[in-house]
Amino acid sequence: MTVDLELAPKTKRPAGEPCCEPVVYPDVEREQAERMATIAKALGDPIRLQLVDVLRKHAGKVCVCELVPLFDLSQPTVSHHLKKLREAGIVGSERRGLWAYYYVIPESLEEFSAWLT
Amino acid sequence: MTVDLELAPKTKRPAGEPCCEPVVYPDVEREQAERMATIAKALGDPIRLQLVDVLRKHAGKVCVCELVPLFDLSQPTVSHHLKKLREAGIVGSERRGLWAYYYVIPESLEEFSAWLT
DNA sequence: CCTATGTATTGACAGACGTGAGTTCAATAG
DNA sequence: CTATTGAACTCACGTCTGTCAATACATAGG
Repeated sequence: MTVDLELAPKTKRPAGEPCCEPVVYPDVEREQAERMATIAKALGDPIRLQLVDVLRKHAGKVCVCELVPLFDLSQPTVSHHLKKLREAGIVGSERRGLWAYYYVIPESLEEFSAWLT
Repeated sequence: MTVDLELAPKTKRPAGEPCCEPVVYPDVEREQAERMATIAKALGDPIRLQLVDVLRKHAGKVCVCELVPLFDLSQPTVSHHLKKLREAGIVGSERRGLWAYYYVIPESLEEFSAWLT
């Protein structure tokens, strides 16, 4: 048995009182947090949030050519935002002839929505 | 009455059929979309989402010194994330002596949560 | 006063983001 | 085949983001 090291800091808590209740944190959260943050990040742009809003209001599928004029943006930029939403799993797309139709995948928002409530 | 201009594009819709129902979009959405996108953007990082999660689970206020060890990040980085959450209006802070305590402002999430549901 | 401790800020950096101009790709009409 | 049209991709740009090291700030104890 050795003596206690004298070099150890004398007082980490000035008055000996803890600053607050200890917070323990189950590691299980990590993966879920990353999934939900992906959703939140995709919704973290006003244009994309409005795109999702329009798509949700029209339960059916909406053509890109109808989406572009709603925003004061170039068609490539709107396409870019739609791609982001697709990569986040929030929307899906379908091609019919020349036109591409987008729609919201409702289940993609469920987990995040439930956590937020 | 004049004759129709010959220079006008002959067919905008190849088969004369519209690509989809017209989508009209009330301008009222803009401001709300920006507010909600601000919230979503702040939640669009796994660390910040976990911070909010921890703060919400502990209904009371939590000291920064308890938050830092939960994440494999430097103290300044955690402080930076907390600042982002504060700027988005999601959390508030209070100083007691040396320590700073953070807490979630529940109302801040209401509008976004309601829209998402 | 001086020292120690908890928190916030600054500076720097690589990487990601939002945007438009220009281009390419895919599919239809002729 | 060619021409046209809707959508996606590429490149470039300035801006913003997440991170840490170092520093500054604020409060408490001696």
